[in-house]
Amino acid sequence: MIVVVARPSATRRTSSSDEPAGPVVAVRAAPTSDAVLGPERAPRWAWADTAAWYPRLLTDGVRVERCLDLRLTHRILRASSATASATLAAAPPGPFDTATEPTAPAAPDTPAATLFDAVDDDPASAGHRGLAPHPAAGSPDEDECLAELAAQDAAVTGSSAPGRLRLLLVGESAGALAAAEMHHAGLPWDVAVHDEVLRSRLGDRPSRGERPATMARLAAEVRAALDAPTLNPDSLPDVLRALRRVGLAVSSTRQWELEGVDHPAIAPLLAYKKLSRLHSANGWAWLDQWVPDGRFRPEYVVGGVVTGRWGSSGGGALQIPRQLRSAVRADPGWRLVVADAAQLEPRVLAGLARDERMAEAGAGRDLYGGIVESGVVAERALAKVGMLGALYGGTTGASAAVLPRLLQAYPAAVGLVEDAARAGERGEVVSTLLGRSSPRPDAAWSRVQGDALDLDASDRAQSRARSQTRAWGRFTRNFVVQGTAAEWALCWIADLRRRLWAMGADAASPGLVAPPFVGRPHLVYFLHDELVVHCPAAWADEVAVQVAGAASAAGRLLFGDFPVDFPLSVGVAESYAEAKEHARLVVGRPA
DNA sequence: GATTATAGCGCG
DNA sequence: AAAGCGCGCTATAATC
Repeated sequence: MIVVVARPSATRRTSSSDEPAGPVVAVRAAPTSDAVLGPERAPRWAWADTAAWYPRLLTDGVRVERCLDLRLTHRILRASSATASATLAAAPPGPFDTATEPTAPAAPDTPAATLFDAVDDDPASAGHRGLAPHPAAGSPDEDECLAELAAQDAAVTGSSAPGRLRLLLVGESAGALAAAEMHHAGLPWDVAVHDEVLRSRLGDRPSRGERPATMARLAAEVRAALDAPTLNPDSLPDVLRALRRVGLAVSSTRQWELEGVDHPAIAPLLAYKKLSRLHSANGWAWLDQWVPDGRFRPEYVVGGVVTGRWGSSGGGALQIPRQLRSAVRADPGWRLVVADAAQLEPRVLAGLARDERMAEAGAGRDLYGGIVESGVVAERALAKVGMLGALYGGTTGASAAVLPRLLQAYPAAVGLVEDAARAGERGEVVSTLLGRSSPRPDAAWSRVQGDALDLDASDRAQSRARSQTRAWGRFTRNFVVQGTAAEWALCWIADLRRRLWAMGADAASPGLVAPPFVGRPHLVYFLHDELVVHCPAAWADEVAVQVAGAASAAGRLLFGDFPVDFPLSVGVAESYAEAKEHARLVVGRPA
């Protein structure tokens, strides 16, 4: 059964005095659940937008077991090749096509500026704000949600791969729940450790607008070495001019280019840039803004990347620098279980292409090592760079040099990404295993292609078109693998989320964790192929088992009986840094 | 003065 | 050695 949660429709509002005094919520059992999702044991909540409904529920200590996020699923079904002939795909833009409200990266010190605070369109219910969950004005109402559910139901049922699409839709929706829960719980962050890292590298915290002592010293060294007393090391053109003036033939100030240059100014300049990055991106200002209470709470943007990966907003959650991993620390008496999927994308490719030799190379072991043992290439580093080149479309250097050997050894896998590249070059749409489809190239792309076909097209126009063609091919090549890997990760996190809840609560270890997760192991961080669970210390080993089990289950969900392993590198420790350091390869069992 | 664009670097 | 995919964020430059 599906329970639709929405604003009441106008047809239910006979008069403004009928407006419910409490929650502005309408609930109705939808008639067609089994066709969309298959038979289920428990109700599934369907709502327009998890990000609009769920945070307030969590604040009230309520956890939702499963849902359908109609906006996210709508977006998938609108674009999918598998549902291209459905009414849903052809319909004009409706209430589910409007972009999710621009999630103003609301810093925690301004917690009010979120979806819930949009002014309600009905003055009669304006006074309910703060009393109960309710969506922003303009959010789809009950009738619209029911109609949407029926349209999605029809689209999936009439599609070329209903089972896979169903899995994708429930996975995406479960991801939305996990994302909201991680934001709610927050990543435990030790401000004192972070401060110590900053002080050891930068010196004491400077007053606003001042350079930290170490950076000031390095800037002076650079100025002296370049004989440029007024040089601003933060200005790229300024730095480039100064380098050229002392006779250095550099074309940019990129780190890798400068590293090859022999001059006394280079070392302090690179050191300055490194520290400057730390200070501006993750310095004291960042700490003040994003970790006010010992928790880092980024906003995860589910489906925020074309491939289905998540984006994030606020605080740069996808770029926590290695240097600061020691600041991510479990609460007293708790542990962090850190897991990342080893060589996820090549394994996903092996499953996608049903390439048994490649799957075998990764069976229960490091996949790159397995490629070497099979005699395909001589060194692990070559296997790695070659695989990455195949996934990204590398055309130069060592990567391109080993590609023929990989193609010979793994024709199914390498052939699949080559085909995806060719399709993209023709301007066609490609899709992931579960049916998420790539966008079409935009009008500008087609125009450039058209221009190159003119009889009097210039060489320049033709080469522009060729390079653009190849670029789109590299995108579609990577799309099928990155996108299917994202689907694996959704299944992984969804299954783990269930397992963790099923473990229950450790009454002896309440920790500093907010309801509904008091005493319970819970997800606190997710990054493409890596996740972190925060749990009572005594439960850490069991959590590690469940994390690996969920990875194995995810492999089964996507690839059935095809024998491809998804081993994890798992570490348990008080800090993220230590956990990474002590990580070991684990292969889980699905049951 | 407020905006948009770019370079550069962090992460997978 | 430093390109081949996907992001977010910052400071500065460029543009209105």
